[in-house]
This record gives sequence, C-alpha cells and structure tokens, in this order.
Amino acid sequence: MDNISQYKPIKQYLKERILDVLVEFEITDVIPKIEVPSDIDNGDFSTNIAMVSAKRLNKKPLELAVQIADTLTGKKLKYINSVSAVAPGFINFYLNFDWLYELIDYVLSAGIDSFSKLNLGDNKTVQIEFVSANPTGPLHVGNGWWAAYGDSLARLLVRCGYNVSKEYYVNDTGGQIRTLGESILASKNKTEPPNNGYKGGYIDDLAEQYSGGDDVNEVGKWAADIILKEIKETLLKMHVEYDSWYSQNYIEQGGAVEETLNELTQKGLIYQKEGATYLASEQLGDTRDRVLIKSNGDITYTCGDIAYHRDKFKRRGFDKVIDVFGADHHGQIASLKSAMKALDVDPSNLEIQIGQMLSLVGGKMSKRAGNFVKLDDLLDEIGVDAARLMSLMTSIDQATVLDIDLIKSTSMENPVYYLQYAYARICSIQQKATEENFGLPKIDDINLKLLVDQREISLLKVISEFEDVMVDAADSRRPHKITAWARQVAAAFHSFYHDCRVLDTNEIELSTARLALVEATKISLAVALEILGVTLLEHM
RNA sequence: GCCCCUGUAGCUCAGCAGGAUAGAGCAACUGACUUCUAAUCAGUGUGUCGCAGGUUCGAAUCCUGCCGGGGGCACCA
Repeated sequence: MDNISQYKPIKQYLKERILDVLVEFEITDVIPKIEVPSDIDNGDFSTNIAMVSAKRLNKKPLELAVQIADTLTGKKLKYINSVSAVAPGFINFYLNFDWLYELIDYVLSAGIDSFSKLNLGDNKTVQIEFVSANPTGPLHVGNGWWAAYGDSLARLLVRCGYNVSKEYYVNDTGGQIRTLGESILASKNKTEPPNNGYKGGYIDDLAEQYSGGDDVNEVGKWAADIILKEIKETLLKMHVEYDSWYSQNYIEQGGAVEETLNELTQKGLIYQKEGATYLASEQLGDTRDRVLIKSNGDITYTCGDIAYHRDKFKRRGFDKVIDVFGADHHGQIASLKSAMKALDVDPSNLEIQIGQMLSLVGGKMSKRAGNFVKLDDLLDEIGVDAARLMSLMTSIDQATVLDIDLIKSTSMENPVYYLQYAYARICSIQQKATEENFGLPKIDDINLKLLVDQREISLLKVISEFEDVMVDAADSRRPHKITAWARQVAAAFHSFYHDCRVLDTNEIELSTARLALVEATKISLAVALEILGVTLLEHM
C-alpha cells in the first residue's frame, strides 16, 4: 500500500512546484491552474499563472512567464524535461514519462476497490430521491432517463465517500389515486372516463382483472398497489435498487404533517384565510404564500411535501438531501426551500436537480393521454446497458428529443458496445496471457520504461485524468462526465490494441509491461462502468 | 408579465470554475482481418458556436439586451 500513500497526482505536484516559485516572486494569493494544452506541441501541461498575475506585479505577462519558467528550469525538477514560456504568457511543461509509469504502479497497487475511491463526502449522509413517479401507470422512458441519472449519481457519490441512501417517494394518496379508480371503473362499466382521467391499455387490463366493489378509493388503492409492484420490477430490470420506498400516506397519517404544522404554528408562520390554512412563505423567499390545508379540510400536496422533507432532515437526520425532479416540478423549489428555512433547516442542504423534459419525435409523453413508450418495452428491446448509457450521455440540463425508432436501430446502440467491447478485449488478452503463461510479476520487476509508444502514452494520459473527472462529475452532480471519460479511455484502448500487440513470446519484457498497462486500463474502466451501471462483459 | 433550462457540423450531443488551431458519435466516402474478438482501427469533408454589445492580454464559455425552442407560475399532484 506504500505506493498509494506516496502517489501524488502530477497536476498537484506541478502546482506545488509553481507555488514554491511564486513565493519567490511574492505572489501568494493565487492558485495556479494547470491545464493540458489542446496541442501537444505546447507541452504536456501548461499554466496561465503569469498572465493572471502580471498586472499586479506591473510586469508584462510574457516577461514574467520567462522569469518563472527560468526559475523552474534552474531547479532541475523531477519529471520535468523542460519549461518554456510562450506568448502571450503561457508557461508550458514538457515532461518525461516517469509520472505515467508511477501512475501504473499506483493504479495496480490500489486495485479496483481503492483506485479513485475519494473522500469528498467525509462519510456524510446523503439521501437521493428520484423517479418517484405516481403509481397511476407504468414507467415511461422519461422516468427511466432520470432513474439512470439518480442511480448513477448515487453510485458516484458512494465512490466519493458519501453515505448514500436512495429513496422513491410513493404518492399513494390524494386526488390522482381517486382519478385512477374512476378511470378503471369507467372502463369496466363502459362509461365515459373522467376529466383528466387515465387512458391507455393498462387501464382496460386492470378493469378486466378487477372484481371488487364500486368505491373509487378502494379501486384506486387496489390498482396503485399492482402498478407499484410493476414499477419496482421495471426498476430492478434497469438495475436500480432503492434503499427505501417512502409513502405519502405514511407522511400524512403517521404524524409528520401534524408535527410540521405544529412547528410552523409555533413559529407564527401560519394563518387562516377564506377557510384555508396558509404558510406565510413569501417572506421567506417563496413567490407566494402556500395553502397547507384546503377549505374542505384536505391536506395539500405542498403540505405533505414540506412534512416529507422535514422528515428527511429532522426525523431521519440526513446531512444532505438531493431531489431529482423533472422540469415540470420546478415550481416546487422555492416553496420547499423557503419551508426548510422556516423549519430551521439550512436550505443549501436541500439540493434540487432539475432534469429537463424528454420528448418523443411524435410529441410529448403523457400517462393521461395514454401516449408514451413504456420503459419496460424499451428495456426489452435494447437492453438495460444501452438504455442506461443512452440516458447518461447527455447533461440533464439538456431537453432531449428522442427518436425511439432510431434508438431501437443499431446506430444508437454503438456507444455501449464500444465500451463493453474494450473491456471484453482486455479480458480476452488476460485470458490468453494466462493460457500462454505470461505471468504478471511484481510491479517492481516490470520494466515499465518500455512503454514509449504514442498509443501507450495517450492511453496512460487518459487514465491519469480519471480522478479529476470523478471529482468534477461528483461536485457538479453530472454523471454524464463519467460517460465521456469512459468513451475516451475506450477509444484510446482500441487504438492501442490495434497498434500494439500485447502478447509476443519474442518480447516477453515488453509484453509484461503492456500487460500492466492493460490491467490499469481494466481497473479504471471497470470503476467507470460500475458507476454508470453498465455490465462488465468478459466475452462478447 | 415573472422564474428555470436551452440555441455549437446534415442529425444527436460533448466542451462552458475563460486559454493557444472548437470536438465526438451517427450519416457519406477511402483504406486495413493467416494476428490478443473488425461490435475495431486509420483516413477524407463539414461550422457567421442564435444575433448584437460589454468585460478581458484572451470569450463557445462571464455580463447585458434582443430573437428562437422547452418547462413552470393552483385550495392538481
């Protein structure tokens, strides 16, 4: 494990060396930014520090860059072949390959369990709530989109040292359950469905199965139970497992609403108007005051939602809560945040990730209109891996138009095969290596310096980026950045595979070094695919 | 009217805590399998980064305005 503790990412190393020099120039309040130049001619890494601080020192950027570069050169630092300053003031670092060989050493020592296992979260408890679709119909592909997002975000945060709990909030009470019951009865009795009722084949199927009485609430509950069971099965098929299924009914009946109302009343934030009970939320940042109890005595959804979120923080004690909502629920943010403030919960611990809407080429998806593509059907057609990866290719900020026919055709399936194929090729090499007795000796006995091919170096450089990508993806809550990296490493590996024969009995030493590189690739790719929830295939 | 996203190649989208010549996949066209899997690789072409200003040594990226697209603005959930 020595190698793990000794290992220092190259960017950090360069940053520290630059900081050392900056002190000599009496620059102390700037953190140098280290970048990989887009053009390799500009070095392996570069920094803009001279341009950023030139003005303050009353110097020309290039002049300062030259001075810093010369100072760095004078120190004859490890890894660094040369440092040069170039207009308009970049300082470029040209490195030898030692840092890449140390990277292999590090990745192999850490292994799949420890490599890129970060501690950004400090073991804080985070709850991620996602999908939470009403049990009034089967999940559609839009629900699946966010299921993949929420689940991969959870996996990512776990890897980054958070203690994560995944939750599905089941809206098993209220008007929509009633409407569901009415819709089923209408289908059974061949009468007109209610306004805003649910249509679609599943309603008729349920009506056929139903044999009980005519109480709409009873019918609705009966149907919701069946639908929820199907939802759970579909999510399992998508490899999404929840830690808890929390019931709205429980929130409303189990004392949470009462406690919440009491607390708000004590704080003097409740008032009556026109027979309804209001929360004075506008003064706390909401766009208007909210009705908590309707004039007919029913609890509003907002009221239940506030109690639910209070429950998350105050009863269950999560440090942080991340809700994944569709853009159509954007309006809830101000209400929830202001309500948390009212309840003395720091609103910044309630993070709401808004996913932009998904639509089909033919139009929007709506359960009420009976116009949607079932997630279940999509999973059957293209498989869980393609479905998940497809959802994790783009940012959730991007409203996406799905062409279902295109997805079903082979073209959109390629990205997932591309990743899985890279992994399968790795396994294939390793299996052959075992069969032909290419042992992988201890890391210290491998001559990694034989890895000098451009393909090998490129592959290593991609692997070296992984931890930065993890941090970025986790901090920004954007797991699709992992997808982008995975595609890069797969591309680099495929190119390497094509140009560099790994197993060659005439070049045992080189083969051994390449096997180490292959293993490092395997470890990093496996971590990425595990986060994305894409199955690792040893054969294809 | 107000609020949240968004406008990048023919299509779908990356890139956006500012950085050097704007990328990938798909689609089109060329080449490469007696080899560890060709579900692969190598190559060819494509852009007023919606428009106009501003900040900056430097803007697809930040700010302002305008135009276009999506989603909200309930005693629905």
